Amino acid sequence: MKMNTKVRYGLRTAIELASKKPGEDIYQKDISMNQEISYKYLDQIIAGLRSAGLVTTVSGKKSGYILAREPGNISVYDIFTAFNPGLAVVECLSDEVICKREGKCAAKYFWEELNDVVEKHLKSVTIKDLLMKQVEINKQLAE
Amino acid sequence: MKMNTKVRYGLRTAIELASKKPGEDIYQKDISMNQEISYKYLDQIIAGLRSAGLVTTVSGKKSGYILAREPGNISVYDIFTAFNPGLAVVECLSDEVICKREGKCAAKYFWEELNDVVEKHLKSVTIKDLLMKQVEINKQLAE
DNA sequence: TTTTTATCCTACCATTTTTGTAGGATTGTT
DNA sequence: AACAATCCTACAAAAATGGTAGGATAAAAA
Repeated sequence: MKMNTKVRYGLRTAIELASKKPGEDIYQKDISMNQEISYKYLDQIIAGLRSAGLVTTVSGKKSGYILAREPGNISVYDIFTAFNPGLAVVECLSDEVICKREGKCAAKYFWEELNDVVEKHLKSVTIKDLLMKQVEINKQLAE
Repeated sequence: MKMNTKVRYGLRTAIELASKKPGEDIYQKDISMNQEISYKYLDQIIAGLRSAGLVTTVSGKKSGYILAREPGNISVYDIFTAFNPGLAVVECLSDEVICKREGKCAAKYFWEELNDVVEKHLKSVTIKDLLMKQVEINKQLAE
């Protein structure tokens, strides 16, 4: 019942990118340093965000990354699904899986409810929310 | 972000035990058959429930298992913690772990909230609730 | 046009976790 | 003493996790 590092790092990466002001350059190198994530591993994190359409990039020298949508329009659920095929707190909730006990299992109903609760919460918080929280934290630290 | 089989099987085992009427015998063999869980693996499932104080047993011939508390007084969270050291949707929420980013990480606040949401839901549902659901399902199937 | 510096791509792999199996020891009833 | 149940611990295959490695490609700058 744990989030993997890709989702965790992906979330932190998204928050950092959201903090980028227009015209300001943030390179993979910077994110790697600030977030203390291995430069090479970050390759895969960003690739995940990119193929989910959350980040757009420009190649070449003097390029960098940028969020593809407004931070307020990217939920944590978006980040999650960038690194997971879908949310399923137990196997039998996945589309591909068919459980023999389907339809006669009270436990499944519980897991469905839990899945909904988690999904709803992941969808209810955006990168904008978390950036605001981060700004607040930074302010406190500066005092 | 998945529940492991021990928790899942443990939950189903608890529901089955809750369905036991006073004086009625349910053996490991029965649970194994009804729940389609390997008899030997069930050893470990029951051991977990036992060491968490959720199930009491009597050894020897003609013995069997029984819930240690009223089904209404056992939550899914109790089952969960029988098989996990504690609920922590990310590493840095565990007591032992100290993260260098502690106190300056907005992401952590999100994970704390999610952790609370999940914990609250696990605590809000009891074995009694799920047994009632199961009885309802069985009724529907009988029609 | 060559160099530099950034992103992009994909293969591999060590470690850990998961999901069991196996074999027998122990206990209490018959 | 035999039997039928629970109890205990070691082992192991398979899958998932958390990376590392090495270079290919793209565009700006020299």
